[in-house]
Amino acid sequence: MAKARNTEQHIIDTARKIFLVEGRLHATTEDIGKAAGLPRTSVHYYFRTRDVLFKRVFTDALEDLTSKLNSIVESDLPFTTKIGQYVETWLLFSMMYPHLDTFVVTEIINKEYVPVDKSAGARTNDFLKQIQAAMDKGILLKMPPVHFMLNLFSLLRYPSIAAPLYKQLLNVSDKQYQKLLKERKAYVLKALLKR
Amino acid sequence: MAKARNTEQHIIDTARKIFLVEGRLHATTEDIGKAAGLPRTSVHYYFRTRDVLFKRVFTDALEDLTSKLNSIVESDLPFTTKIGQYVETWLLFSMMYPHLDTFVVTEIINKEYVPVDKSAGARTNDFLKQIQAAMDKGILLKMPPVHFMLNLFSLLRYPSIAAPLYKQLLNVSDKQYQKLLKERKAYVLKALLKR
DNA sequence: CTTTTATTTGACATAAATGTCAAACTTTTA
DNA sequence: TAAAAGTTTGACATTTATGTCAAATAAAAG
Repeated sequence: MAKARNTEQHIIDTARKIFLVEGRLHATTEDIGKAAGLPRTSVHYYFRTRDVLFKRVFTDALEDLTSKLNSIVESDLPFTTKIGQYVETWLLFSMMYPHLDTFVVTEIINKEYVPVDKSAGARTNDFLKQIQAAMDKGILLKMPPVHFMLNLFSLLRYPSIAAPLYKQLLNVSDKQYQKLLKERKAYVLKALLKR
Repeated sequence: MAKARNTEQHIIDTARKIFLVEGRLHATTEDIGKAAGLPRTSVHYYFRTRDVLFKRVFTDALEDLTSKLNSIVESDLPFTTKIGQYVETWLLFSMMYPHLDTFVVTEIINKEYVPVDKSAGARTNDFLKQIQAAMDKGILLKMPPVHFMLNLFSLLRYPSIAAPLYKQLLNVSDKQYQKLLKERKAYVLKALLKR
């Protein structure tokens, strides 16, 4: 039974790598099995359907992310510190799972079930209010908070999503591009904060 | 034969809407046929394979975009005007074809043929030099030009790519979100230009 | 108007992916 | 150590998407 848990976890880990890191959202159970060194049927034994595994991987990742972010947003830190931590957490997560929101977008487009929790709307509004307050204090560039939010997430997410394209365009290796992504915190903040 | 051209064009238009506007990159020939009011086999009659149609739609769109952008980048306009036009063109295009680079990224990930022209690398370098020059003149926030470029494309592209997600999160209609996107020019520039 | 050419469409063949089952095998437990 | 429970895997059935073909129809050319 020890090995069983291992096999199950091993399949999840392999699937996570394929779905979220490599972005191969249409990988088959055959692909996943092969990558895990198992026959396709083992994947079905543990998860019955491809879809169960798929959703498991994504809900796990989303939960991991949102719990970390929520504790930052709900904290009493001064806004400048808070936004710094927020950016840092997102950047780390973006590098770990570059295709997380590609997945969410794809699911919404295809009208599938999306594991976005109910309170997301309320938390978004709360976040927008915090942004407005920071603007009133003169910490942030003045603009409608919605645009600030769009700018923030754009700067955080796009370079990870579009990594394959920019690696090719800039003709840099995987390692060099990862290095670029790590440097981004400073430049993301520079584009957002008042100076 | 007049009708033929019409049918062929009608299929392309329908496919473009499905692939690039709705982002349903895995729509089947059946889906496309149905949306065009035709049996699936008509799609095959005109394009033989799904793949031919798929590539046709994307190379057409990419060519349209790059030709417009190149004429702006290669022009002798002062940098501030140039970047303004560039942003405006991209924003329009992003709204027209929100999923254009999702496609390019997906193709690269799946190691498919990508219709990115050979000179893209050279033009990118030229663009980076122009950015450096503008920074030296004090027009732009100082940072490595690569990061400026990543910031620029992030701000331009992400809100269109992730539209389905933010429409849900902000609880706004399609029309309202389109209005937001149109307003973005000012806020994109605000995040990039020195002030 | 009739022959040639182009278009439309249903029927068929093939391929790819999924999911189920049961037999063989391993591990746990009583 | 024998029975029970859990695991692995190949074989089969089903579903979905693709692509081809040929008969029916429509349009163009002679």
